[in-house]
Amino acid sequence: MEKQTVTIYDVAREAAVSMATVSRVVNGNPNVKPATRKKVLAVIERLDYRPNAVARGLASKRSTTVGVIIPDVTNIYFASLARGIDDIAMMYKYNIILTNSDDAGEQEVNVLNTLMAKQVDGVIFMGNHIDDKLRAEFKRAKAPVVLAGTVDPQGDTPSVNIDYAAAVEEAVTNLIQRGHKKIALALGPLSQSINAEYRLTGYKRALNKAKLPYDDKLVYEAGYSYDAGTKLQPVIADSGATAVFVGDDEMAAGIINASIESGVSVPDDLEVITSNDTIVTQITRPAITSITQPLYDIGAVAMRMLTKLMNDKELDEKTVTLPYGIVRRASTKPVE
Amino acid sequence: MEKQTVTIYDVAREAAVSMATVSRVVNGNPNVKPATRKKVLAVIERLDYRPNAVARGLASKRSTTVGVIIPDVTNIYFASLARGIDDIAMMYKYNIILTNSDDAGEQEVNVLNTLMAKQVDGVIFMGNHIDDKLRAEFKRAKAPVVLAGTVDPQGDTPSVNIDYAAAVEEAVTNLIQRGHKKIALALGPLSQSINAEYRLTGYKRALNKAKLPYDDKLVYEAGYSYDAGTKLQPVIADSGATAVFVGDDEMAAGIINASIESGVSVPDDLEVITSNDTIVTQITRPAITSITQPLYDIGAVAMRMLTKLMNDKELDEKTVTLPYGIVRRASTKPVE
DNA sequence: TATTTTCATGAAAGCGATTTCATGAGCTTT
DNA sequence: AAAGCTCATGAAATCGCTTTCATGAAAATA
Repeated sequence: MEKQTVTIYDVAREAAVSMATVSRVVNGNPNVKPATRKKVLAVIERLDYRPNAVARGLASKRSTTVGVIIPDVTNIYFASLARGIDDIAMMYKYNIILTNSDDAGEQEVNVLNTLMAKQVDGVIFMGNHIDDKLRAEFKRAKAPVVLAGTVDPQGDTPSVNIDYAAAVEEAVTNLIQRGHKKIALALGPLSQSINAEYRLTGYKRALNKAKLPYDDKLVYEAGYSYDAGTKLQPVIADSGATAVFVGDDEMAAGIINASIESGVSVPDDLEVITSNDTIVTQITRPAITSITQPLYDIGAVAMRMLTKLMNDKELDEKTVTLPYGIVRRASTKPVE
Repeated sequence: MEKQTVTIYDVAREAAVSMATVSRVVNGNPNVKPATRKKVLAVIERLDYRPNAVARGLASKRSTTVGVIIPDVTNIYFASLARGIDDIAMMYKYNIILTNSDDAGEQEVNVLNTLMAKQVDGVIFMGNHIDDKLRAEFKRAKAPVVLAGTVDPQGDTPSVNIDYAAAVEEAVTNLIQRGHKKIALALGPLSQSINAEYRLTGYKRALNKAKLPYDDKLVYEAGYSYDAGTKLQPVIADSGATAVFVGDDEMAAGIINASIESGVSVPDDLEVITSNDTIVTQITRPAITSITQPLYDIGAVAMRMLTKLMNDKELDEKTVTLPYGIVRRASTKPVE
């Protein structure tokens, strides 16, 4: 009862040509007489022949599939990148093998290895941190890897990002200009370089420029979630900070809602700026001022770069930095 | 400069056994003498051999890959299902080829076909509507298909869902019990059976039971987005409705924010209940009363069913209906 | 017209595994 | 000790395609 599959051999026989010719027709090779092409196409149509991509992959050593490693699909930030990746991949006829890594190093290595076993032609990696082990795997991989929305201070893996440090610096400077002296910084784990080496750096640079003292008691490490935000809020309130820069939109939403519920007015008592400009920033009241990032494009550009690498072309630039912006919403006061 | 790959043949030679034996070792076939197994494993380790999944797929006719068709990864509702799918898939050593369909029929058919060409062992389909063409493709596919969070009133494709009609009926009854006479219904496109045949049915049943008249002017068709909600709000306000059931959380958030900004109090002037209990329902103020669904589990159960089908096992039940609930938040008044 | 090129095509060798079948060695069983 | 089994193993076919190379025919050149 197994459904019969039509192979290239069947087509060749019916069309009275060789398999090679059928293969040429299927792959759009120009070296086929138009009459022959027509004949073959007719048979393909009649038999409803569909080339087997696995066999093709084995023979050609190209799977037209790329692996995408994502911390968690349900995270809007990364999902938005993934959408950009998939659209461009589809445009270039690639499929996406998507796997969640939960940002866990060991899992990331595993996943990368199974992707390589599946003979993906390339990999796009998203994550908050890259450790030595992972970096070594990237090197060892025989398929090219591109980082999307993901920094690696050490490695030389091609990547697409915004200038996180500069963005945070600008946002914090923005707060300083409105007179804030005690500005809290609410981040994800400091073990991740995106936090420890980029956001924190931008924060320090802004303070420095304004000759404000850096106080590590104002730097908070929490999770990337709404609940983490609500739990963190009282701590921030106690610190005496009058403004906070937050590394994740859901966390920022948690901070805002908890503030208001505990009688802390936003933006009057606490100004809030967040990082990712996801839909969450528009839903809260007050809506949240945010760094804006071209999320979709980060993914799209990363995939474009990957297609070049997969075709052994040179990259114009290995590290692409896309522009960011800052959009003011009601969680900060207008500039004076 | 192409990196050398180690094949099963290399391992066989180095270990002085046949390829068949190596294959047995790799696949955990018990018919191998322990000493031989050890010897082979040592060589595998030494050469860092990784089986080529493509070759394996061709020979065994199983790719250990399943296709997942999703309207849009950036939609939290579907992304949550996808997360459940991926976790279970990983547990069973399957990989996921994920593709966005934008809910577009033609695209869905295309995607399904390329998935079949890639020899996926099964497919999980998510979408808001299934038309005849798609249904026909499901039949034609030689790999099993399971629907997740997706209804097909006609087909007999295995599926995992909640009882949408009953859930809506309960939610609306809930509103009726608090005295509402004019209850609006804000849905996505009525061309989709989830709306036209399930949610609408539940709504009508509730009215019917309470002997309230059905007025199709109170049924609104919009998009699944925050902006669609803000645009719809004035229309709902004009209708004189004192409560609304909404088919999408972001839309509900838009309605709530727009209401409040235009001086309509929620829940005093307008009570709101929504459908998916995503994080959005907790972020708005007031937070939104919602139908609760085991999103992750819908995906997980669908994937579990698919693994059974892929191993030619019988399904206990073809249509799985998971329990739903209703969680009251501040967008509705307490029951009297 | 003779010679060289170009073009369209087919034969056949892989690609790297799995899997069937045959075989012989070592054990049981009578 | 003969016959029958079980178990571990290898040889070789196979999966469905791509790709190289050879070949003859047609077109271009001399």
